Formats: sequence, structure tokens, C-alpha cells
Amino acid sequence: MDRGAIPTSDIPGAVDVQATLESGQTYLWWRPDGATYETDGAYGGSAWYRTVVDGDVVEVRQTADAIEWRSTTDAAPLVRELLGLDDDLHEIRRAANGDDLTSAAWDAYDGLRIVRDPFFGCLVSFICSAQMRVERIFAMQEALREQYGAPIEYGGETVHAFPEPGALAAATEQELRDLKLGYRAPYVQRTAEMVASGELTERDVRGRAYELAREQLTGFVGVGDKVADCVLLFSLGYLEAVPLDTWIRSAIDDHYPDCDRGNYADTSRAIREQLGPHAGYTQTYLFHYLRSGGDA
DNA sequence: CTCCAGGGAGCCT
DNA sequence: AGGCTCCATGGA
Repeated sequence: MDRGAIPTSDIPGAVDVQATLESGQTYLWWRPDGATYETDGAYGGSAWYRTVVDGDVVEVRQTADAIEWRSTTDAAPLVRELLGLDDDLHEIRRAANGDDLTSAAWDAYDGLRIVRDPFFGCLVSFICSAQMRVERIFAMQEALREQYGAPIEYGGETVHAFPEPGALAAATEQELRDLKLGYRAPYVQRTAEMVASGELTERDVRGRAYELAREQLTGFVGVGDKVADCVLLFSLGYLEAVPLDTWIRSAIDDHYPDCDRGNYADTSRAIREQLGPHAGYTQTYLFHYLRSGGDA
């Protein structure tokens, strides 16, 4: 077992691991202590969080002056990547819209960083997110791991990775419905099939210009513009992507009505113009802030 | 009971 | 392109 610590002094801007991992932007981390996300905010923010990347278990927790990690590999660079620790939050916020709402959201969760989830897990988890509450999206991903994820022996326990595309492609629609995926079950199966067969993969998306990348992603079954933006933002590092979900649409209605252009593509351009470069960063702060009861 | 949750597919015009 | 309608599930 490898372990280490990344001093917060080596990170540009604030870091808040809890806000980063419990803000509904990633469903691929969990608490090995068994605590359910969002049910007990009283633990002080120092709990361990766990995920699996390319067969390696990675755990992180926040201390007073560092991000501690332990892993089956030398995970320091990986942790920096996964948690967006190289993003310069000073610069990103400085360039953002400084209106009252966005300032309140940034102040409330200073240190929240945009994650870089592995592509396939991000894709599947946001296909599952359609018309579904955050807590239940976590539960669905856990069920997929337990049922289809490769087991890894780790410190005397068995940890399950997120399923490989082939494993979900081989599942039946009914099996996935039995995991309470509902009408998303065939979407997940068919998208997994596309990735596993090579019909459409991360390589067809990564590196393309933002709007073209979004268009490519909508080729997956169960992926429209909104889910595509989530994958671009939370996996591929397109920090300008602004997923237009129910919460940000509500914020547009209440605070930026001129940005509502009646269709996704034009509203997207308008809100990106409104929120500035790295608009996805501000969108994620707004999502977490509004959903947590801010802006009453 | 109804309403809603990080929407999208299929079908219609 | 833009507007329906339907789609599972569970908590408020």
C-alpha cells in the first residue's frame, strides 16, 4: 500500500474535498466508512473517500494542511488529476461573473473543484441521472459496481471497480432493471455496447472543439445535450461546458432571463457568455448552492 | 393522493 | 428544428 500527502500549499487556491465529492458532480467516489453522502454533515470533512481507477484503489481525505491519499499505486499525480487540484481557483474565480448570486455560491463552497472522472463511469452515471435524485444516482452506481465490477483485494476487504464496458454490454435489460435503473436500463446497456465494440468511444470526443464534442456525445443512447455537457465538464475537462439542468434553468429564469433563448444550443451560448470563461465551474457552484437551499 | 427528481427517445408536424 | 408523450422509481 502506497500513501502520501499533498500539502495544500502546493495547490493553487482553496480545496474542499467534501464539497468536491458530495456536490453531485461525481458518483464514482464513496465513503468506505459506510456513511451515506449528504446525511451527516457533522463529521468535520475529514472522512476517507474511495474510488477505483484502472484497477487501482485510490482513497483521499482532507486534513488541516494537506490532502492525504493511500492507494494500491503511487497515486499522487492521479489524485491531482481526479480532484482538479491543478486548477488555479484564484484565476478561475477572478475571471468569473462577480454578481451577487455567483459570488454567494463561490463563497459558500470555496474550494469545490471540478472532478475529472474516468470517461465510461462518468458517461454511465449521468445516463442514470435522468429524472433521478442525487442520492439515488449514488445508489445505482453502487449497485452496478457490486453486480458487475471487477473485485480487487484491498487491505483485507474486497473492493469493486466500476464495471468495464464489456460487462455492462453483456448484461440484459431486465438485469439492469432489477438494479432499479428503470427506463435507463436499455440506455446503459446499449451505450456500453457502443463503447465495448468501438462504435463510439472516448477517442471520438476527447480533444474536439467543445460544441462538436457535445454533438459527438449525443450519439450515445440516453445522452442528450445536458448529459453530454456533464461528461464534458466532469470527465474531459471542458470547463466551459454548462449542463442546463432543472436547477440552472431555474437560476436562468430568476436571475438571467435574457439567457433563455428557447433552445439548448443558444441558451448554452448565452449562459456561457454570462458566466464567463470556465462557466462550468460557476455552474457547478450554483448547482450545489441552490440545491443545498441557498438563494431562498 | 399528486408532484417531482442533474432528461432523453420516439414520433409528429 | 421544435413540440408533445411516455418512460421507472421512490420520497415528500
